[in-house]
Amino acid sequence: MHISTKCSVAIHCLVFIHEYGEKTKVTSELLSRSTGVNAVTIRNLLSALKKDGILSIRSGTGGATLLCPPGEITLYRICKAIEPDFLSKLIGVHPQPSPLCPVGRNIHHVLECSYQKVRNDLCSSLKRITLEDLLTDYHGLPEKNMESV
Amino acid sequence: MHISTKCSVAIHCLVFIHEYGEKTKVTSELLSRSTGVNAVTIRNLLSALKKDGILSIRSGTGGATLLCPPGEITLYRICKAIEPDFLSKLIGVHPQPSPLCPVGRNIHHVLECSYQKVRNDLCSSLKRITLEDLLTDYHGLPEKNMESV
DNA sequence: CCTCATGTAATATTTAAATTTACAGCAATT
DNA sequence: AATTGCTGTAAATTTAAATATTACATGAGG
Repeated sequence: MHISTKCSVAIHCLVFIHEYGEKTKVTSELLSRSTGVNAVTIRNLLSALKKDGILSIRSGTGGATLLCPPGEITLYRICKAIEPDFLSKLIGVHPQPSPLCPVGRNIHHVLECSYQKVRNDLCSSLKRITLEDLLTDYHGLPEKNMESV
Repeated sequence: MHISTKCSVAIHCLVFIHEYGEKTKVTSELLSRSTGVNAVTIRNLLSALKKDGILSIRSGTGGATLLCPPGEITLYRICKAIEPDFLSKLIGVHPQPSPLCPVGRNIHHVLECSYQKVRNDLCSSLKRITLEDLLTDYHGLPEKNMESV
């Protein structure tokens, strides 16, 4: 299974934009420094979130703003926006079982039956958590003065 | 997120051993052909399952046998045996957020709060499915005559 | 029209996963 | 006790995926 770090980076960006997006012009360069992730990767990421309607980006001049109330932005939605088929990639399947063997012929189908249940459960789990929850956790922590980025 | 294909291969092996382990001497070489996965990888995999008490391997002479009733072998147990900290590796986190930025300083903690819930949910989900369920699905399928492997 | 951003393609680098090679150790068979 | 076929495991190589880099066209405000 595998959900990439992109999800974590996206959340980082969304929290940042929510907290500082009004006062500050949040550019990919700024987010790159805050996250420690390459600016091009940030742009691709924000671009995906934008396509899903989660945020808007002022192209040319720079800056990003949330378009949805944080309670409507679930982890599922974020993951889906970044990587549309992340759920099917969640659990890897060996690609070349032998077609001559009865187990080999049928294993993919057998695995899929159960894996589908796991995917559905994970899906529900990810839909239960929203950006709002994460912001609440964030606000509960001390030391949020910004020395720099 | 990421659960490796090893889990699928392990299940393939367990089904095979359950179905043919009595009649046939199931060697790593045989499982390698059936799965399409390298024999050394198979041995490492079976070795991990053995350490967890799921099966026994007749070293020297070859052959493997299940030690547990299939109903007690959950997907969780298999994943855990293969990769003990697969749950914490499930969702990747960007390794170098800026310590100068308030979001950067706190993001790991904030992510962990929510990710822990997701991990727990996935854990329950994986515990709900056993090898017995998979065997039932397998037996429901046609064409289980073994031409070869 | 100059400056600073975004959007995006192409290439290169890094990292992780799986395979290959190699060989020591074990157990049954002769 | 020597041979055979298999396991156990380490080390090196290969492959594949994720991420970063470079480069440049395009957009919008000063």
